[in-house]
This record gives sequence, C-alpha cells and structure tokens, in this order.
Amino acid sequence: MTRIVPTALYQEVAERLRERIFAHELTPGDWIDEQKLAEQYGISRTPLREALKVLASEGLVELKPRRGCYVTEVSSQDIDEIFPLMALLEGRCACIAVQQATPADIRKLKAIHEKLELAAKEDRINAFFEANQEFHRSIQEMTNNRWLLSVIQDLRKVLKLSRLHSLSLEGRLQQSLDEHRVIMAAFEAGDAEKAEKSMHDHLLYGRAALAKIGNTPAKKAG
Amino acid sequence: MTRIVPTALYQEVAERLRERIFAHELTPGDWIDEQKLAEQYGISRTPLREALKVLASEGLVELKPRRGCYVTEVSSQDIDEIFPLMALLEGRCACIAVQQATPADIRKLKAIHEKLELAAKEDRINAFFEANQEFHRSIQEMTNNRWLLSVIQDLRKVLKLSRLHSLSLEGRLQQSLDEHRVIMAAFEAGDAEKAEKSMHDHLLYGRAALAKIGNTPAKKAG
DNA sequence: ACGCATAATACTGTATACATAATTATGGAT
DNA sequence: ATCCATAATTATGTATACAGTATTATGCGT
Repeated sequence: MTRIVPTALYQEVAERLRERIFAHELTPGDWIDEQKLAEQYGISRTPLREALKVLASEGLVELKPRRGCYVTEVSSQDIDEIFPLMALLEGRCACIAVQQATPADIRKLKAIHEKLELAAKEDRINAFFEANQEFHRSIQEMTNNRWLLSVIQDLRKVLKLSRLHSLSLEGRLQQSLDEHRVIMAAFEAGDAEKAEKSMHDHLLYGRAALAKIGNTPAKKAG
Repeated sequence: MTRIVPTALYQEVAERLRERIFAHELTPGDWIDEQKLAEQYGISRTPLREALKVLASEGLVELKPRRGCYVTEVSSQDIDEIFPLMALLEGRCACIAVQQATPADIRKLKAIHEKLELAAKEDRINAFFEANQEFHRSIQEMTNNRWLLSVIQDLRKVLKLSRLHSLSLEGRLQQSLDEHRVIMAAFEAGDAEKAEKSMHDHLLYGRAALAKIGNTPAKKAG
C-alpha cells in the first residue's frame, strides 16, 4: 500500500511556514531562525532549508546569502505594480471563461455567487472571503489554462503577505458584492467583453479602496 | 573586502544546470542523477538538491517525491497556453512602455533595433536572436514593473525548454523583422495602442510559425 | 517457460557534523 | 569616554553518514 500523496517533509514544512506567514504570525521583515524552527518542528535543518528555497521562489521569503532568510516585505510600489497586472490577468480569465463556460459551469458559478450574497446579507465576513476566493478561482479554472492560473496564484500569494489586502474587502463588502453582481450578470448573458472589463475594474477598485484605508505597507529594506 | 555578489554554491549550481537544460544537453524527460552530478561538480548532494528545488519552482524540472528529479517536458498544450499569455503580457508591456518612454529610451530601443536590422541583413542568426531578446527585454524594463518583468521571464524560461521555440525564429527571420519594424514605428510615433497590438500579434505569429514547423514537442508523461 | 514472491541493490530523503563567514563582545589606545 | 581592532560567538553553508523506500534481480512454484 503506497501512499497516495507521497509528500516529502520539506513540502509539509513549506506548507506550514506558508500558513504562518499568511497568518502574519511571521511578519514581513522577520528573520527566520533555522535552528529554532527546526527544533520547534523536531526536524533537522536540511529539509527546512529546502522548504525555504521553495518559499523564496514564491516570493514569500528572501534569502540573503550568508545573512539568513527574511519574510518578504511588500512595498506600496509592489502593490501598485501587482494590482494592475492582476486586473489584466483576471480580466482575461473572465473573458476566456465566458467563452468556454458550459451551462453547468455557469450554474456552479451562480451557486458560489449565491453563497457570496448570503454571506454579505448576514455580514459573515469570513464566509464572504471564502466565497469570494472560490468565485475568482472558479472563473480562473474555467479557462483551462494552467499557466494563467499559476501566474495569478503566485501573484496572489504575494498580495496575501500584505495584511491590508484582506482588510480592504471588509470596508467595502457591499461595494464588492455589487461588482460581483455585474460580473455574474456578464457570465449569464455570455458577454465576454463585459465580463473582462467588469472583472478588470473589480480588481482596480480593490486597489483603490486599499489606498484609502490607511498608509502603505512597510517599505522595502534597502 | 566583502564580495559584492556573495552568491552561494547552490545558486551557481542552479545557474549551470539552467544553462545545460537550455542548451538541451539535459533533455526534457531526462532523469537527473544527483550522485553523478554532485561528483561531476565535485560537490555534495546538499547544495545540488537545494539548486533542484529552485529549478523546480521555475518549472525547469519536476520533483517526483521518492522518485527523483526529471527535466520538464513541455507539451504542445503548454505552448498553446503560454503563447497567448505572453502575447497579452508583452502587449501590455509595449503599451505601458510607450507611455513611459523618454526620448533617451526611444533612442536606445532604436539602436537595438538597428542591430536587429543589421543582423538580419547579414543573416547572422545568433546575433539576430540576441538583439531580439534585447529588444523585448528593453521594452519590458521600460514599464518599471518588476512583477510584470518577472512573470514574463519565468514564462520565457519554460518556452526555452522547447527547442522548437528558437527554431521558429530561424524560418521567419524576415517576417519577424518586419513585425519588429511595426513595433518600432509605434514607439517612435508614441502610439501606445498600436504598440500593444503589434507586439501582441508579433507573439502570436511566432506561435503560428512554430505550429507549421513540424510536430509538437513531447507529450507530458502521465 | 512464465509469473509471482522475496531478497539484494540503488537512490531519495533526513540527520548530524564540520567549515567558513558574519555578528557581537571585549579590551586597549587615543 | 569613544572608537577601533581583535577575539569569541553564533549562524549559514557544505559535506558526510544513515534510514527508508523504489527498483531491480533472483529464485521458487506452477
């Protein structure tokens, strides 16, 4: 009996670190103490270091040769660069998705959208977050383009480093919902162009809201 | 006196492997023998394995748990997925670049374009390749968006795995040159929309040419 | 002779040990 | 007392050693 998911230790470690970084238990700028973490997890430094290589390639940590590993600090410039890119990519996703969607796909998307509506009505923020993620992801998957998917997800990981990102949604829950309604309508109407534009703008509105919330994330260390 | 570039061993190894993969000395599908390579380079498996983690995250190799490391095989579907994405991204680059370009930027771009013209005239394919790369890269850098740049370069690395990619240019050197002229003209005219479209189409023509050359790259192993 | 079970082998994955560079602490000189 | 030089310490980077799992080889049974 072989394991179905023969996941290596360094992968599990990478996943656990990812969660800790996203949960902001490990804050941007923090130095990652290899020895301490290895002891904490009851493992040696070898798989831990391999895990850090993976996280570094995802942009979650930065490896400074001979100086250790640090949780990435996302600057406001990074945010400014990433959001328009995400808007472009997710907009394209929406466009392709509309063109390729089967009636079943639309129904499925609609169901997710209903969850979003419900969560918003009951003011359940966490549920709204999740449904939101699911909605976007679902559209991305309709494109059947794993590279497009992978690029978007990589960028989203970096955005998740910035705490402001999630906060931005809270303040504009109703607004975000309205935008989703427009996107959903475009899908139901089979209007690819409208879907692309509304998704594109949806992302940019998110960026704009984020700018209003407060000051920018930490600047990058020189 | 500290080294200016304190590059670690695993990074150098990663770079050397990258070159060998791009040179198709290590062919898609090849198993990577850790012990043999470590001996070859006169190092231990530890930094080699860390290098492989890096290459895996770039998509150049695939790590199958407990089964070793293999050079990635790019399927024709991957090509079909990546090229439109590249067209979208590089098109956007051109658009932004035109808007942000200083007269000095344009002059610099023009100079690179002249190299391209010359290389084509003298039928120096290698020089044409290099000038072509430089041209595209130069435009990408004008966007001042390191994330856009990084996404494009990551995707280009994957394309480089497929030998057909470079071959495609050879067969349509004149055609490619013509397309570059249109792009260059758009830059000189400051026409962002035209730049975006011509760059976008330039990429897609490349894909189309590739399709004509011959059969598709190896299918992905199941 | 062919197929299956078991043993031998080889390779991946992890831990430990060591070398080297960076950081911090200490002491002396100005 | 402050600053610089040197020593001690700590952490990163690399090598070696060991454990566990695939793979291959061998032998037995049908």
